[in-house]
Amino acid sequence: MSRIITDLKEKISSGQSVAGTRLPSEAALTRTYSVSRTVVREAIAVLRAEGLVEARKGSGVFVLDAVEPPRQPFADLDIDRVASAIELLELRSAVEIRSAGLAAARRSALQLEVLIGLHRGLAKRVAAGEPTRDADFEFHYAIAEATQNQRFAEFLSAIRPGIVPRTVLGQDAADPKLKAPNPHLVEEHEQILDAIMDGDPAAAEAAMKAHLDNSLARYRAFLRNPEG
Amino acid sequence: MSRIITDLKEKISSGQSVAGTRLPSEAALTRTYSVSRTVVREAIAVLRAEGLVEARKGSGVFVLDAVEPPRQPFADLDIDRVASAIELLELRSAVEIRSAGLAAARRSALQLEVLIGLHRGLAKRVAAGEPTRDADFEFHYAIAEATQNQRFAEFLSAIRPGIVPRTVLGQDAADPKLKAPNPHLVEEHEQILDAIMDGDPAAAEAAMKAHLDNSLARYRAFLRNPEG
DNA sequence: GCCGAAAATTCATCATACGTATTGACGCAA
DNA sequence: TTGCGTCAATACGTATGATGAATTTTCGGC
Repeated sequence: MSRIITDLKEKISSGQSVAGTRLPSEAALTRTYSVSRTVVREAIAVLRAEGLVEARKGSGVFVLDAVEPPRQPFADLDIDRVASAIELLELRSAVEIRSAGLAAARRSALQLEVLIGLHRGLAKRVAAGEPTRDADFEFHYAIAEATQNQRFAEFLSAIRPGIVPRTVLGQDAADPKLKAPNPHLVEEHEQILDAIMDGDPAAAEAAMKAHLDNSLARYRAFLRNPEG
Repeated sequence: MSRIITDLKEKISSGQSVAGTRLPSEAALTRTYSVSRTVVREAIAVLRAEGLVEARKGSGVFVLDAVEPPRQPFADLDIDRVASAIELLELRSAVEIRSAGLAAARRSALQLEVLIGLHRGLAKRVAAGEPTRDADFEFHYAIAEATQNQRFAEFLSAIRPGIVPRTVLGQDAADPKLKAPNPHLVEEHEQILDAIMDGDPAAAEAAMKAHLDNSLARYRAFLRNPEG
């Protein structure tokens, strides 16, 4: 069944069937795929539900113009391509540096407590030699939340797939060199946190810039010398 | 047919059927909706294709955990809410200021020409009293492209719906006061363009900051005194 | 109470049939 | 030749019955 759906979709998206084209009739599909009409109809029902085709009774099934679904931004990142990671980091820096500054100026007492808690948790993980990617992200996310502008947090959520790679079942294709934790992670976060505690936007921005520039430098070093 | 699909979807999403719940059997659905098995099966085929349910032969059709489809970021903006526009502008500033700086440092000769052309076009529109929203966006977009980092342009594309409101057929709900063009638009763009031409990142960032701060100020003024 | 076989249930697919809408061909008249 | 009406062929929508395969339930024997 899924074979038929896949096949028909392929024919549609590959442009073999432009908008307005008529699909083969149910009877014809029955013959070409050697299945019953039930199966053919269920396959077409799926295509219809997805808005790919339109069935006109007595006439046939017709391909509709593909309404380009709004593409998920930042979803095409090839996390294994270092250049791609650098691109995203550059964009992220722009946002996060401002984010740190705004957080220093606006954070609530409660948000400050959350940040401190997250920072301690991350320090513990580092000390224990556990993975830090998620905890790291949470710290940055909490800073974005402390800006009191939800768009900053929303931005981080949107690019998260490009920051925190989904480990593929059993094997992670990312280069282990790149996964080595930043040795100064805790100190750098500490300086950001201190500046936010002090309510010093300039210092917070500087600390965040230093933190992200450090990552950028590590990526670039890897690009220059992948074996190093 | 669509009635059954809608109904079943509603039952699933409304939480009446949590993950693991069994849907009524085909025979039962046939009775409750007074349709044939054909129709019921086609409806279920659609739900299956959408990953909402899983059919186990001999056992039944079971609801799956709803895999939260990745929400389109920045798509929930209520452009008529000034506070929402301010939020987005604040985020956008962080990106665009850096964007201007990078563009000044990296723009190619061709990109510079494009920028100059777009700027002239915008100036003409202003002189002619024509709408400038799209041309304005294009100028900013071209700057993002001149960073040589596609993520900056991608970011602008993603938030565009929140910047350039789609005028609803016949009537635009946005307040006319907010739609009044920035009286210094051309001059401000000119300063940004000059800095990019000069290859002066600091000046470009300052000019972009001034430009966006101006918008921000106008929004805030409107918030304080909507009638002004 | 436990176990295993039989029965009932349920989805997957096939085949046939009827209704309705559309299309195209044919024939007839102007 | 052109235009029009009728009718048959085609195609989708739905209904129904039957078979197969996998699972669940029931129930009898121990």
